[in-house]
Amino acid sequence: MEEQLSERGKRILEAVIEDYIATAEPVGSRSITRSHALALSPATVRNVMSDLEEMGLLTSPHASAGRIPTDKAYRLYVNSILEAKQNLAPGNREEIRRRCRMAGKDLAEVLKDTSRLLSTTSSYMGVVMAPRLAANVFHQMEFVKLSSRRILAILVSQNGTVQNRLLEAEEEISQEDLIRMANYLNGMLQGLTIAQVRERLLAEMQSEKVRYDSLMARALNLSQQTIRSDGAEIFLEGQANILDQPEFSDAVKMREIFRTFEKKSMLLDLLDRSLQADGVQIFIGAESNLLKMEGMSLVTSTYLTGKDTVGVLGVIGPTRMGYGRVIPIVDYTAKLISRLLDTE
Amino acid sequence: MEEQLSERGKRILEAVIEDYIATAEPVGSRSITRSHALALSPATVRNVMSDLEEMGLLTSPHASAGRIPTDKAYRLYVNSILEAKQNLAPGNREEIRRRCRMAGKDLAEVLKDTSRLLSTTSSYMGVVMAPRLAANVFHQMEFVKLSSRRILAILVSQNGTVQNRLLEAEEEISQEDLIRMANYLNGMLQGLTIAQVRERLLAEMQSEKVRYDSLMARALNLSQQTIRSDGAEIFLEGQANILDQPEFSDAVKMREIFRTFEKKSMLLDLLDRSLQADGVQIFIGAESNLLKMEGMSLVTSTYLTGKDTVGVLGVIGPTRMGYGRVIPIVDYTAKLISRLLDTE
DNA sequence: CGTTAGCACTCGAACTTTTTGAGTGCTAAT
DNA sequence: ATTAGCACTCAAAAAGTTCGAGTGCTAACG
Repeated sequence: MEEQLSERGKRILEAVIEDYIATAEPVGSRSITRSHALALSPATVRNVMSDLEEMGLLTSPHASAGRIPTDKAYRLYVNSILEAKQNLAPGNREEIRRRCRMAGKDLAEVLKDTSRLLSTTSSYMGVVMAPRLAANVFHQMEFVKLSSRRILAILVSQNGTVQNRLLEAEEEISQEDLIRMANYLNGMLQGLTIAQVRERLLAEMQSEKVRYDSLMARALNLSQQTIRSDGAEIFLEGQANILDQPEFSDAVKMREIFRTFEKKSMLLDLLDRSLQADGVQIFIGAESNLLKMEGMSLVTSTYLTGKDTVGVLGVIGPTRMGYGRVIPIVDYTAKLISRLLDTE
Repeated sequence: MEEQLSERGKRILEAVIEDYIATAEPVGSRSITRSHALALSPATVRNVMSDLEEMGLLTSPHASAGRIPTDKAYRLYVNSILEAKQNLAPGNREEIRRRCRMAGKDLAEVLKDTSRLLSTTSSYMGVVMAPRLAANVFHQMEFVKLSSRRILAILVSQNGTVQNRLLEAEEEISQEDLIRMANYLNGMLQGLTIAQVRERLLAEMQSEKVRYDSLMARALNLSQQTIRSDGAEIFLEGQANILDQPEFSDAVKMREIFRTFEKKSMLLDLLDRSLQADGVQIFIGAESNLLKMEGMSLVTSTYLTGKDTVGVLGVIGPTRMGYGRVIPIVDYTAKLISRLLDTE
């Protein structure tokens, strides 16, 4: 099983993968010798393929069909591509550059557009996860009185993230008091990360002086409500694209996929994992230990919106996807977006 | 063609529609007499159905299958339901009430959740369109300096809508100046609708005094950039639900539907149209003059987030949908959301 | 010894044929 | 006016055929 792969074996494996990527059909010994000039007869190729199957790199769906690469094979293939430093098709570079604009939009919109950009250039699904709120740097907070009891809280982070919440106050608070509260908080929380802000608020609420100042107490209370949740935002675009993939033409499979992506939790796990390392990362099929990702792969990269605020973007497609084309797209987009958004 | 429909004809038509709604299969004379106690023989029913076909209310996909109601038939059916004032299943009422919460979310989130709510209770797609920005009432505007040239503009409407934009200033502006600009604008624009704000800004920019006050000029410029676009926000949830509908199990049709909804323009047209009247409205299949809606229907109602700021929400499903169930869901949700969001 | 030609065999996909049964329209009887 | 009876239709399901790409194995070849 663990024997070394010969140069010839490698060549043939690559041929199988590439043909399979192109056609989505099991590939046979014959067609390989035709499409790839290997100077070998089908019979020889057959022998080699048989070896590859032994090694767990190929499988046949049934006895008299061609063979299909396994996840393990894709992994091998992808690693060799990554080493080879593929570069971006000039047309794509042009398109990405042109469509990456941020002026006049809000951050969420930029990220959503980026996701759509990834989806159209790759022709698979685009996905962008905003940096976790906890990592953002507090910039300022604002309370706006909408009606007697209804208050709109606005939280601005240094990278341009704006969170806002409708709050229901227990008793009426005047607009002047709201401004005073905001000033107090802004002074106290300047430059902290949201995670630190949370701690700080908690600490502050337990401190002595708050007991004697009900305004401060209320300020802390409101701000804590504002900052509470941290549901990571995920922008998933181009879902319709995967409908074009022949391997999902089966209605049942398709339904499962859509259901899976509808609750974004599993996607979240996966993207969170890619936050750990930087640079392009690739998750192939069931490798990710996440069932339901069977038959699908994910190419991600991290991007920055500030010193330590890092998000993830990428492309989701069938395991049988054009990695050579997709990887540079993801890589370049991540870099461009970072340059655009980085507030340094 | 235009002859009157007999009472008996009406009963039978209803039976056909209800059976078809339940099974999605063409219904024959036989099965009707079995499922609906009509005290008529299949042969009689056949004759009536033949008449109904003549009148353009039924069609048969082919000679030896049952019959299917036409859009015209659904229209008739739906009108009679609307008159009959169907009421909401108690379970649904309970669920909607429970899930309609707004405290601690922002407005966009509330609307998105509502869309999801509509989708799960109806088991079709939920759709919510936020009130057009132009109709919102200006509440206040804020400029936050993110970095030397980068400014975040925040626009708050009276109903809690928050718009924000990243702006690139031509030259550096101090935070103090930004505050002064905001004060100036807030004073000027208080209580106007966004549409009026637009006019006002334009008028102001052409007035004499601005020429001598570059700060004011810049303020007007920034605010105009903030307020420029008016892309209506649409929240479409539960797309996966329509995958369960047997009439869309065909992969090609499904793809078309998804593509159609991906660019939301056509949906926008349709929803805009339902802004005109209030109360529950129903668009059936190709009635809407929008191709691609073939086989689909839309049940909408308007909701309020303030005096004149009206949005639309509803359910999109197959023409063959459970109107009797869906109509009250849409109606009740719209009323509840209005009560929740109305700032009066 | 690695490579290749040859050949029997496998098995899903595609096409044809047959069967089945729900449904229709018409006619004649009630 | 309603209905029972009957011949007819036609899509869908089932069963049967054909086809061909692909395999594994063996024996010959350089």
